[in-house]
Amino acid sequence: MFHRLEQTLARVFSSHLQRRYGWSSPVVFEEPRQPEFGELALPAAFQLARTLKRPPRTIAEEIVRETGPIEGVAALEVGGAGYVNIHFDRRSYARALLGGVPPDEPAVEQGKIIVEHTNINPNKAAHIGHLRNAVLGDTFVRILRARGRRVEVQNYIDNTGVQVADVVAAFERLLGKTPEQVAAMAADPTVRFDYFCWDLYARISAHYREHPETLAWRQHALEAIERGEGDSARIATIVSDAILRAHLATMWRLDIVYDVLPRESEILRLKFWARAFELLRERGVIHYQTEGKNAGCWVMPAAAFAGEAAGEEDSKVIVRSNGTVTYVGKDIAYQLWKFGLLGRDFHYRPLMTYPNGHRVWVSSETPGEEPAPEFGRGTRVYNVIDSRQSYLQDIVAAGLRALGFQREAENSIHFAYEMVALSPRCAAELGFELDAEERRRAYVEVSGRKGLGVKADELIDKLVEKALEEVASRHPHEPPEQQRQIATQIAVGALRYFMLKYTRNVVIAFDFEEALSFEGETGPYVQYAVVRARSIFRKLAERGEPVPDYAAELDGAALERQLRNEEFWQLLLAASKADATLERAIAAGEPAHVAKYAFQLAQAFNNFYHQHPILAEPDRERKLFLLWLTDYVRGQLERTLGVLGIPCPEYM
RNA sequence: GCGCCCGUAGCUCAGUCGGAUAGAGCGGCUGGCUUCGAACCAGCAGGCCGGGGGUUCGAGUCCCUCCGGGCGCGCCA
Repeated sequence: MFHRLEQTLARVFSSHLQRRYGWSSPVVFEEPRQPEFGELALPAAFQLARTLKRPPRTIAEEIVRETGPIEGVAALEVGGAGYVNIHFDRRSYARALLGGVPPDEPAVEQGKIIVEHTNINPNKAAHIGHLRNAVLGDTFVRILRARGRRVEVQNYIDNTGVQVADVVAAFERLLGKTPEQVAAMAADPTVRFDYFCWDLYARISAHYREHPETLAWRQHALEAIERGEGDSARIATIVSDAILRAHLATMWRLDIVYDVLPRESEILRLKFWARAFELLRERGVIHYQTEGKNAGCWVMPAAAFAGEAAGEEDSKVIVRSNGTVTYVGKDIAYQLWKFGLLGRDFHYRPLMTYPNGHRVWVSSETPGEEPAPEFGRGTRVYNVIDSRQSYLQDIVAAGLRALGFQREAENSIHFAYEMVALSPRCAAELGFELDAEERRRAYVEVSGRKGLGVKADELIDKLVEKALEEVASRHPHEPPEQQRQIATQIAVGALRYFMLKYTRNVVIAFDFEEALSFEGETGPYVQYAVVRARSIFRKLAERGEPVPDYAAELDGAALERQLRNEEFWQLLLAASKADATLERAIAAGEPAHVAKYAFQLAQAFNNFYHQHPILAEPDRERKLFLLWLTDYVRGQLERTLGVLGIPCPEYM
């Protein structure tokens, strides 16, 4: 509602200012610091003062005088040194909310948005760094969808890379396992195969460090996987398939699902790279280097992605002198496919159906029996990737630009975020020896090769156990399986909120104490506000009082009377800003805004809840109004939690 | 050396496009459960917004510079 009125006002003032002063830039409002200054403020007089060479205050007075009455606005007044403060008509605003706001105008853009996230190497269990990626990506998807955008979720699976090869080599060379034995282990429900591989990966990494000559194992495994034949290739398939399923299961615990899983094995077999290479070569984006340090390689000149100052030696190698393609090269091919520009496509087959009925498809070398939905061909692509890869992402976009796909290059968005590291205390708790220098640092980096990290499932398990203690102590008589279900919802709320409360550009120094907190600025705090709101209506029902027909019983005059109370008005207003917040989050690419909003709204509600015993309210009109206000805030909080992927427990 | 990010209360972080008196959580201290559940609420203390210069009617926010910290800069992925 807030968002809609703001847009209307922007149009009104835009046309007025344009007519009167020749104003051409978009009209923007700000939200006044003081509630008594109104709901929106227009600072345009300050800018106009410059060109008109008149004091801003007199211009603001003129705007107030000359702007005719606006529907939904009670008053305009001049504030401060030249603001135009806009006071909403509380009565009509509340009436609109009460009557149910008509559905929003259709999405502002009609193409498909692709969001690629998670992208975990399928060779070991997921850790908290992967969790940040998946939660950020999934939440952004939810935000986009909540605002009417069409979105496809992709999760790229590098099932033929070095990390998988290392685990394959470990199975074969360190453990002497056959494909059958590995398959049996992967199928054995008594072993956590992803945890086993976590340790195994750390083991072979250590082995490589101590016996560098054994690095040849990696090369052999890689080559076998690429040929797709022999025991090594079979083990690679067994491992990557099993680990992929483990990852999907882990993410499902957080209500994170995918539409399609494009795999590196198909990118390889369907020769995506060969096609991209043709394009890059024909259009002169890359050229063959005959001398210098890159002799024998196909390179992209640095001028394409770095500044003018970049020289020949800064060129990026795309094809190595041995004829193999680098990671960036493959990524350019993949990015072209996402926009439907490659001229090649995958085949697909359904991989599995989630308990909620959603199906995830996986790329396939040959046509499947079932016709697949159309994947790819996006108009905008968000790649949720750690900010350490900024440089490479820039090169990918530069590749598209150099190929002449200017628009697609601009719509290739690196949705970058900083890493999740471990606080030194946390690393110590995990049993890792830190040297003096590491202990001094603010954080230590997670390392799969060292086996240093917090596994996603372990963290979720811890959260569930801690929440369960709380639930069991508060509700000892509820059935245990229900207690566990509630505890799980609280755990998910705590974890997702924790990953979202930080903006993307700060490093999270992970600490169990903070992550396991359920008090203060946390997911459970917001969940608790919803539970409290709901309990009012449960109590109402227990007393045999029906939920009132608010729209019939609260007329405009009643709303106006009640909303003279500034506190009520501010709460209603805050709750009506959900959509405006989502739009702001989309524009800024920042899911944290939505998390913050949910917390602040919950905070406002908790305060209100504490001050006003609603069921005991003697005045009938006021009681009706308070019930409606509570119901509206509850609905907005639930919606917002839904967008954050946070469930609302029945009780807690 | 070059590029990107960070520096705001004791700690962890918000701060929209440059706007009115810089916010929250945690921690500390004080107070509040006979009420719709205290996973809550209220109050107090705590700030040269890293330093310096500039632009502007106005700077935590933009520009320059310096300091401190992090991450990149491979024919690894």
